[in-house]
Amino acid sequence: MSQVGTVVSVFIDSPGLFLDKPFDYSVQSELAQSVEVGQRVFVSFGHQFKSGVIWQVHHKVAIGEKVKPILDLVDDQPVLTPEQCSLASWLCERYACTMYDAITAILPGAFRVKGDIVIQPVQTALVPDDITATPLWGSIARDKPTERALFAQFGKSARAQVAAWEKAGYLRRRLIVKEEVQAFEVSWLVRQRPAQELQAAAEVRRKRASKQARLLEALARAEEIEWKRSEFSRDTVEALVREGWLIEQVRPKSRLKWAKQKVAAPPELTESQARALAHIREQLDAGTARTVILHGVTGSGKTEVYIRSIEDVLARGLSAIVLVPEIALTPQMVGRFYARFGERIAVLHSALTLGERRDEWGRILRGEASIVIGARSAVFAPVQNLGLLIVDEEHEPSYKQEEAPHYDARDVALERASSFGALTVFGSATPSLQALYLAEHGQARMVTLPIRVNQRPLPAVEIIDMRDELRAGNKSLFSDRLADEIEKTIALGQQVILFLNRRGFASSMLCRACGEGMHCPHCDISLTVHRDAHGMRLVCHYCGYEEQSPVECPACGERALRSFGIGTEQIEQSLKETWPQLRALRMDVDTTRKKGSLKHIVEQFEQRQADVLIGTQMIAKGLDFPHVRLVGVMAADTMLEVPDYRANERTFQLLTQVAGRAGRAETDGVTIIQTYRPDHFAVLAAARHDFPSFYREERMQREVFSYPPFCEMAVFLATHSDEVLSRGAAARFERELRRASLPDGTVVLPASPSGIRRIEDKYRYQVVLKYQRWEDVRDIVDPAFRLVKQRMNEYGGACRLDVNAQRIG
DNA sequence: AGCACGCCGACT
DNA sequence: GTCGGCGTGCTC
Repeated sequence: MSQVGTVVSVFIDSPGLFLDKPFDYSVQSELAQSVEVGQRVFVSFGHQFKSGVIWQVHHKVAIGEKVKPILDLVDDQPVLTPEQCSLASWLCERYACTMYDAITAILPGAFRVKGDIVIQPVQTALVPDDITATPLWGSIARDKPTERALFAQFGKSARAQVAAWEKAGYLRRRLIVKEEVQAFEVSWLVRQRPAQELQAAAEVRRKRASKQARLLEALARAEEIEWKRSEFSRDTVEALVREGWLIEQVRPKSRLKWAKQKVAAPPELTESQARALAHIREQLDAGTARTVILHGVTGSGKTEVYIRSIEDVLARGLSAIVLVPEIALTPQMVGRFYARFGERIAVLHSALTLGERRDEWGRILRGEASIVIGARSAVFAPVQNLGLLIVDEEHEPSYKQEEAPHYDARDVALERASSFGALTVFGSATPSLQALYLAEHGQARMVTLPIRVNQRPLPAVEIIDMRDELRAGNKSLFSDRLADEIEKTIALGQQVILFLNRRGFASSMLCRACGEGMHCPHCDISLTVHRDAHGMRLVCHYCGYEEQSPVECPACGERALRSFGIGTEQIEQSLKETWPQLRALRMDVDTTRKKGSLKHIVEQFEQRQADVLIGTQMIAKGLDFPHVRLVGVMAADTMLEVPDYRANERTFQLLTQVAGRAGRAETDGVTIIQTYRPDHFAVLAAARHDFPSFYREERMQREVFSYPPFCEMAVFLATHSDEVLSRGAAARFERELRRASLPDGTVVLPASPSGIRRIEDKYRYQVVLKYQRWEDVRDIVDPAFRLVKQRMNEYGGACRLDVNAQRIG
């Protein structure tokens, strides 16, 4: 016989494929009215206690025999909205991930809860003396320790003892649920009687109770004030509360501090901005999910169009999410939105502390912030009535998450837009082929901003053939033209940016006697040469391995080691040797690793404390330096050589962006591209600002070789320290796919070593699958993946599946 | 995953 | 005879 009551389905916070399903728990009748989908709970699970998220609530249903009761509700309000819960289900299907992966991606880590089990003696129990004499019991009676602490001290054997004593009724185990980060709350004092009465009461008290008088006056002026403990003591407040003048209210607040900023007046729109905005308004009016591609050349004022669109959306009582690449989340960029919208914006990015992130999440959930600005994961923000999603720099690869659940924020944006009937705007100076493909197929509308706000033309771009330089006897890193322009720019009192997409001093070190290269002992990759005060170091960019560069070749003993391939450090050195008077800054991963150093470099350059900024792709994104006249691309070839089907697209995008850094204000800019392949179409098109011809050529190549957007790819990757097992797992996955009947036009490429066959002593084998529609192959691929993954986990290896992969490892 | 249960070797 | 090794199986 079973009882009738409330049952909740819960997803347990635990990875592992076997737990990727909901478990049912009963709810005590006193809690039955409080449980809601999206709330966190604590439950007993197996022999452990675990947190989880309520996925479904069933009232008045039969409670099965095995069903245990929930132990505790962590929140009184859900932390996930119903829409976010269905978004999690969508993520599971779209990216073949577990619900645990999906929830972890959506809910910030700041919402982790942990349960501590405290062991307490039962006071009324008669415990035998031989037990009370043991050190274990002594510790329990004295310290009331957590189970964790007890087992740490007395070892695992204490576990069985504690279990036995609990059974005998000598002690009790109690669960204390603790959140890793608490919501931040402040008290407000709220006026309860008319202002005049408070003013009058203040007069009476002025002499004898001046503190009370001051508080009454403050509340006569304002309906409510935040209670700063330094200003008014507890006694003062409580006395007035007792008399009914005011009440105290505890409210959540964000600990994120804003730099005070003036609210800016909106600038006048240019004609093309106004036209673009009109198009967006038209789409907003449609009220159904729409997509707009906003193609604006660098400096055309896309941000202002975003801001105006957001104003429109807010006026309709809806909210907006703005995604930007992490690197662009500079104080300047956020400041611009803050200046227009004030505290209606919430910011989510990696530099926030856990507490700040949690508070911002709360402000969004409560509807206090209706504009969210953030990096990739902000696409999951708990916005309730979404009207607009903006993905700025839509072509950026950082919108794809490389770890499970391997989601693409652009896909997620479209999915959320469709459930809210919202508008998605993909903005870029160099839209991705994917975006253009959407427009071509009528799934998106193309809106163009063809002219820069300052009316200046795009910078003139010159291509320098470095082979000619060598023939003419110039062996330096700087072509004659670039050297001339550097000198000219400095003479004009302006600044130079030198771009090279490779950090370090040199990309490899070889022995010229025997031809042996220096390789990482843990990875199948050559070591990158770095140079610092201690001399040459060899560094692995994949695992972090480092060694001092040897003097003699370890293979043949000759003193013939030489570095090949230039990096940013070498540019810096060469620049200093050629023009010792120039002040140069270098901006790459190595110089910006410390918190705040990126900002510091940007500010130094902005304030013209340096003449030249040398940098990797980091300098190409979202940074605006008004005094830069010259941009030099040191070697366009480094980007073309990357073995990636999107190398051309990346090259075109980076060249276009970096060229756009020149001549933003005072003077016409100059961009010089040095290359050994001056006739490559991506280089030529970027130099001519000829977007259509690049797109035509690249589109054709993708179609011929069957690459996205003409298909989608899923990449399976197995890793194991044993090469045989790694290869075996990939082969097994391949076999599973071949055995099934995949739709026509689906291609399974043979299992093969990944681009880098070994990283951190783990061998990597992959299987690439090309298909038309994921939903047509999912039911074959997903079970095959789970099968192989589970097997591989048992052997101590790992497997991952990247659905809609943006690159092949 | 993480824990308990269960069935075999080296010890007081 | 017992302590503890890690194979196997389950978690509402």
